[in-house]
Amino acid sequence: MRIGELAQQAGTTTRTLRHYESLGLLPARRAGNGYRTYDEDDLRLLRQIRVLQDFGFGLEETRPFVDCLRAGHPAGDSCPASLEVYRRKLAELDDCIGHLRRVRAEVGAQLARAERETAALKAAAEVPGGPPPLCALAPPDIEEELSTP
Amino acid sequence: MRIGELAQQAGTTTRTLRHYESLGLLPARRAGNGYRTYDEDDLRLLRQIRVLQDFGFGLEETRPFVDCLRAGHPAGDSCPASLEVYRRKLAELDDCIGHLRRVRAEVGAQLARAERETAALKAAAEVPGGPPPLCALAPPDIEEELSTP
DNA sequence: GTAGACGTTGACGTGGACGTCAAGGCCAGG
DNA sequence: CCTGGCCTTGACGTCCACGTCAACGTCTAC
Repeated sequence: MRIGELAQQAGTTTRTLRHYESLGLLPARRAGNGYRTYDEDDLRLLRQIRVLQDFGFGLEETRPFVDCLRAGHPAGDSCPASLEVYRRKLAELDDCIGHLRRVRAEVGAQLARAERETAALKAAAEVPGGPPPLCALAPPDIEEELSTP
Repeated sequence: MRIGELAQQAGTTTRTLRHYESLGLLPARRAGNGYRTYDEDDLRLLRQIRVLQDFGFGLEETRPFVDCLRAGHPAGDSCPASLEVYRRKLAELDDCIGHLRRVRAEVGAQLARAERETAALKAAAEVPGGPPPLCALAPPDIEEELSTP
């Protein structure tokens, strides 16, 4: 199959495939006319790359998986190097999640504080002579409205 | 104060300050010789920016806070625009954390599966004639070791 | 033979927050 | 006067995974 078809099969673009080839990640055979030629194995490699990409792996991090598949192993993660990448990624994810949670807590606290202070300032500004009575004019009119239909 | 001193006070670099100025985020007065001149208020603005940066805010997201401070408000988050940025950031953080947690779970599951399969393959490869007996030779020697000191 | 759909290489653009030169001006101390 | 340390502007480099455009070759169908 040619580059366009492979791209379509994998839900990506030809530019991406050429990019992978430029990195030596997914080299292609060439037909007589210079066109890149791929087979089903390449599709599997590519799918492996895409799955890891969706997980947020960098392209270099997918290399052990690709190499593992090309070495004939049944899965990209059948090799120790791939497992190491998994573990490193888990650690990274934990760090990142922890960091974001701390930030989230801090930002949430700041928002709550700022909202309190804003409310306090508003109240102080709007009420130099005590709070205005609720429904200052409405109640006397209620009977009218209810009794005049 | 000049740019180098401000940078030092805020724990950043002169390049960063010039960058902020190029964005109109932290403009500077100029001395007669063309040198940038800052005061304590600028330091406060800069500290506000840095805090938000540490939270992962983009520079444009810090602008409402800076504008708010420059407008004379006591805090950068005393203005509605700043509160909106807080809220948007909280939503973003929640999305991001949720995403990362899902990815973490998936990667964790993949690692566990791959480790099981690797172990299974090893076992199958190493034991073509059944599992080796545990402590095949050790037990007979125990009495010797215990009785010969 | 020509239009159109594919393919090729090469090279620059994107976004974000700066880093890192380069070439030169300003000012204090010795 | 000269050195050294600060400052100036301008411009290119970084990282990453491609997007986008240009200019051109190849193959098929009409």
